[in-house]
This record gives sequence, C-alpha cells and structure tokens, in this order.
Amino acid sequence: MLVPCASLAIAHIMIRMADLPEKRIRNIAELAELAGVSPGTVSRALSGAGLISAKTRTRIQELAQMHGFTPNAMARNLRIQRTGAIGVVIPLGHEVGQHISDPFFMTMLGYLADALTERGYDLLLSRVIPQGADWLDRIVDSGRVDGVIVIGQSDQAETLDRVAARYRPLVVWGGHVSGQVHCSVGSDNLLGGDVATTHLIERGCRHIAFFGDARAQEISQRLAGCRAAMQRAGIADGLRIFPAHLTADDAHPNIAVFLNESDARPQGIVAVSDVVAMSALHALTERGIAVPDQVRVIGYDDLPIAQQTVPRLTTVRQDFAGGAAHLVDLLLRRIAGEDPGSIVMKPELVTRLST
Amino acid sequence: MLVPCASLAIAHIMIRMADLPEKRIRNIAELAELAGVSPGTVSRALSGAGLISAKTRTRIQELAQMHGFTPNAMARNLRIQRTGAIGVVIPLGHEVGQHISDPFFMTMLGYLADALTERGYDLLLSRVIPQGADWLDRIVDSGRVDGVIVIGQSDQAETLDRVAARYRPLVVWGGHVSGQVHCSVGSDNLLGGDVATTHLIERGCRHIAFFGDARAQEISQRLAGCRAAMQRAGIADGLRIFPAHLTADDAHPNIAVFLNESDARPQGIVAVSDVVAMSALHALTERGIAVPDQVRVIGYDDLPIAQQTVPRLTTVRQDFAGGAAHLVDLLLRRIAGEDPGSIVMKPELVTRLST
DNA sequence: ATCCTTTCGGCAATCGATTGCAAGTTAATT
DNA sequence: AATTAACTTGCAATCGATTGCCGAAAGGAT
Repeated sequence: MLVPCASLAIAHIMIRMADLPEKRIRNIAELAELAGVSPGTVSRALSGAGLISAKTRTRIQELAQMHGFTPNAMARNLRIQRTGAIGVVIPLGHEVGQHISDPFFMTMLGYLADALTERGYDLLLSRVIPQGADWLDRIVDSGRVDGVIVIGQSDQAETLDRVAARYRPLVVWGGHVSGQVHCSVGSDNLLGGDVATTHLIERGCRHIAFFGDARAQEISQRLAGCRAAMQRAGIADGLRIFPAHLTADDAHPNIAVFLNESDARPQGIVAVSDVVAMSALHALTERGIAVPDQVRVIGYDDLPIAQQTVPRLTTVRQDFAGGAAHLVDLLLRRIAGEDPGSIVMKPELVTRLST
Repeated sequence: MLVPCASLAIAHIMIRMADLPEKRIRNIAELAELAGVSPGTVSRALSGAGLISAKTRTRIQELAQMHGFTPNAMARNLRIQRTGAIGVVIPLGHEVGQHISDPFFMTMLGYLADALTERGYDLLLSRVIPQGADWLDRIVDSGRVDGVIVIGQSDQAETLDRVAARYRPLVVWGGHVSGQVHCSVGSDNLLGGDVATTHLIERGCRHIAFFGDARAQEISQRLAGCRAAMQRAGIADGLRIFPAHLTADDAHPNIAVFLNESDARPQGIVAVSDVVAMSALHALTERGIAVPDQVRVIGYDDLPIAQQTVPRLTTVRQDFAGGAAHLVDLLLRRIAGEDPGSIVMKPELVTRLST
C-alpha cells in the first residue's frame, strides 16, 4: 500500500479523470445504487460502527474512496444534532482598537486549534466587537456550534454570566471572581499583579507605574494585586496608573507622552502584557533611559516575543498551553453533561534581564 | 426603545424565566402552531424576503424574538446547499515546528476574519500538517465550507494545483509561477528578494547571507531575486545561504551557530521574515556585533513587531490588509461562478534603522 | 432434515427549514 | 354586481444522512 507520494498523486489524478466522464457520486443513495445495496447499508459501511459484514463494508469503502466520495456533513449534522464545531470568540470590548493580530490572542488561538483538532472538532472563529446585549446570544443560538470558548472577559462579565445561566457549553478564558456564573479558566491575576510588583519592590523600586486599562476585569484584578503589594511594603502612594492601550501601535506614542509628563519618573513599570512592556522598552531605549539600570520593566504573559526583546523581558508567565487544554477539556465535559467548575492557575515569575 | 444596558439584561432574564416553564420553541413548526400559521409562513416571515403581509411578518418576528427563537442553521444549510462558512487552512508543510502563533499567520488571519465577517461568512480554521496527498481533498470535500483559503504554499504546490483543477472556490496566499493552476494572491517574491538585496548592496555590503528555507515556494522565489541582484552587481559568489527555520524559538540558537561557524562574517543579512530577522538581531546584539554598523539586517513582511525591535527593522513590506481583501474578493467571485486570475502585488521597501 | 439462534441488510421515518405551485382572500376596476 | 388582478398563505416535496425495527438468510445444533 505504501508508495511514494508523487506516484500516489498521479494515481489520484488518473482515477479522477477516468471517473469524471462516467458519473460523479453526489450522495449516499447514488453510491448505494452503484454498489447494489440500500442507502442505509452504505451509511453503516462508511460510518464505521453498526452491524454489517466485513466484506460489504470494505467493498463499499473502496468504492467510496475510488469515487472520492465523502458523505455530506450538513445532512449528517442535521440528523445527529451536532455540528462538530466549537466557536472561539474574541470579544474586543474595552478597546476598539485592539487587533486580532495581538500575539496574545494568537498564541492562545494556536493552542486551541491544536487541542480542538486533536479531539476531532473544527474551530469556528468569531471576532466580535460587543455591542448591544445580544452579541453572544447570537453566536450560541446560531446552531452552528456545539459549544463556545470566549477568549478574555473584556468588560463583558454581565453578558457572559447571563448567557452562561442558560447555555451550558460555554467556557471563558479569564479571571475568576467569587459569585461568577460562567465557567472560566485563567491564572490568578491578583497574585500575578502582586508577584510582579513585589519583584520590582525587591529590586529597590519605590515609585512604580502600572501600565494597563483597568476597565477589563482581568486587568483590574492585576492592578488590585499591584496595590496590595505596595500597601504591604508601605509605599502605597508610590503607585501611578497609566491606562495604556494594548495595541502595540497605540501604546508606544502614548507611553512616550506619559514619560514626558510624568514629573517623577517611575523606577519600575508593571506592564499589563508583554506587548505593552515591549512598547515601554522601546520608548525608554529611544530616549536613552537605561533598562534595567534607570527603570526596570516587567511584562505579563511570557509570549515568545518576551525572549526577543533587548534586554530580554522579565515577565509573569501564564501557561497558555495548559490553559488551552483546560478550556477544551472543561468545554467537552460540559457538552457531555458534566458541570465542572472554574480553574485558576498559578502565574509564575520569569526573571530575565529587564529588571 | 433605548434603555440602559442593565435593565435590558434584566428584562431578558425575566422573559426567559417566564417562558421556560411554559414551553420552549425548538423549531419553525412549533412557532407556526403557536402563531396559528403554517411553517412555510413562519419561514418566509423570518427569512426577510418572500411575499408576505407586513403585519403577519412583524407579528411572527416579535413572537420569535420573545421566545428567543432562531431557525436551525444546519437544516437551513442543508436545504439551501450552502454553509456560510469559509475554510481557512494553514498548512505547516516544510517546517513541522512552525507554530500557528507565528505573527505572520496571525496578522493574515486577523485581516481575513474581518473581511469574511464583513461579507457575512464564518471562518472555519484548520491547521494541518500536510501528510499524504489528500489533506486538502478532505477539507474541500467535507461539505462544511463554501470555499477555501490556503495561507501559504509551503511545499505543497502539486497538491494545490491538483485540487484547484477540480474545485473552483479555492484561493491561495503565496507566490505565482507561470503555469500554475491554482489561483493565488501574493506579492512578487522575486522582486522582493531583489529589492532587499539591492538595498544592502547599495549600503555597501558585498558578503550577504540569506536566512531562509528555500523548500517553500515563496522563499525560493525570494532567494532567486536575491541571486539576481547579486549577479547584477557582479558579486554572485558573495552569497551564502543559511536555511533558518521560521520558528522564533528555533531560529535563535541556529543563527548563533551559524555566526560562529561562518568563517567570513556577512556584512548583510537578508532574512526571510521579520521573525527571523528579529532572531538575527538578537543573536548579533548578544555577541556585541553592532547593527547596522558591523552587520546590516533586512527583514520581510513588515509585521507590527518590525517597529518594536532595537534598532527598528528595515524590511520589505507586504500589504496584508490589501492581500486579505483580495483573497476574499477573488474567492467570493469564484463561488459566484466567475474565473478571476491570480494577483501579484508589488512589495515595498521600508527603510528603518537596521540597515 | 428441522428448528433455533445470530447476523445482515432493507424499509421508512426523521432531523428542520425552504420554496414552487396552487388555492384562497381581498382589493380594484368597469 | 361581476370580473379581473394582486396578494397571502397553505401544502407538500426536497435537501442527504442516520437508525429503529423487522424480515431474510446463514450458520449451528440436535
């Protein structure tokens, strides 16, 4: 059966050419007629399971292969009442400008694609700017997906909770707050913010700037962690907040403005993502401010780019691979009828050269 | 009609709670019974078009809204013979290690998601490692999509041509070669390689290293352009080729090895992507080699990260937004039965500080 | 050779929405 | 008032695969 790829391809072409003039098999009934059996039998033969003799099965399977026939997925879906697809939604709520090409989304998306494909599901990607109250309702009620994964809570916690109350197969990447209705997977943002800030404090920083837009739930949690750490160190009033946008393009000029205005330059910067941290690094380098000697910078996420910056970025690592696996796992269990709870993972400090 | 979000949400919940005990509408027939009309009428009312009196239409639409009913998409798809989804395929052929989180794919994917959503299509994402000859056949024959966009030709030109010969709604992002069967959109890679190399030559480089794996079609074209430029300058033997992997993680150590081994250090590096260029920058910076003073580096793509490197990366810009728009446009025209040809866009030199 | 137990395979209903055709209703015209 | 025209709506077939149920055939045991 094993032949070199090239000749296999050629064989394919020849078979198709020979078949096309003859007849193109469009559905199970036609193949059944060709094989001299009933449509039901063909269905059983192709779907693997079912009571059917081994020889008819292989005969029909070979016939199907020869004619390049695949049963129509839509008809199948309609009958068995599942689509085999999972919706992955990226809500761009609190920042209209945030682009899907943000490496954070993409890293997550890549892992999700892998995990879902592995389990035999397709991935239906939706990028939505949540407006009105029913953006999520439209997706879950569309009947196109068996379940939905939402990447990031943005500022849509209410909507998520409302939909989760009636639609079980919904899992969200993001932070967890007590009383939350929807099932979430994410790292402990409070702890993460604390760890980052504590690290800077240990390095001697007393004036610290937090770069991030606290309207998003995850980020406000990190900010709370940051505050807690400073309070504990007795330097609560050394904190300044700069609502940096997450878009790389926007962040840079804004940060430059901030550094100019800021009367007391911070000794440390807690950035809400590696992308923002990278922009900060860039702005600092450009005006000749040495990192980490004059200002220390810590990022969040530990995306691949964090290792490519100059200097390499100290950051708070989120386990995206593990998170994606959990998201898929919880979702499939919910589809199966179980009711698993949320998962909160521990973030991890990765010390490199920017602090 | 305009009420604050919060109260709208509450109203929603109340309506649902009131309805659930009563009855949940599962299909058009049930809604028809409730409204005292036939299923056909309901279908006409909800699908917008069709001859139906305005008052029955609004009555039924309001009823549907009240019960949160949306017609089943699978049944609809089966009947009208279209899925409303476009498959976007990322073949990871020539490099098994290449990850979907590569910013190049993601930038493209973002633009495609926007363009498709705008036209009312869903995006079904497939990340495949092409093995066997029928990885693409399986996708186009699955009956789950109305058309397919393949991002990157990788080393799969044969397969693409074979499938394109029988499956019309297929468009590929990548280079164009004469005699190619499949419809492609991409920039002129030969010209791009030439432009990049010529730029380095003008800056005084005579020994140039090409960082890229020429097994992929697009890349071999860029290499050819690079060769042409050097030939024209009469320094054809100043070219060295290093088959860098595109993965950021892999590239860095490999590049380090190359710089060690390489007896005559190149004066210029033509990188096959911004990601590879970034790795090169990093490797050079780490061993104290000044860019651009000792070695000049030029990238390819002009991804957002190209502006965030230190020094800012000179690169050959590909117009991804325009490319994505073209991909979608050509695909929809092919679905509609037209037969538009391939598109080759002009790459553009973006001079920054790394050369 | 007969009867009983398995295994195979056919029949037909079903999933839920769409749509051509025809019947029914209302409005308009002479 | 009668006839025609213009709308609405209902009926039923259709998209293509799946699956419960039942008859038929095959194999085994006595």
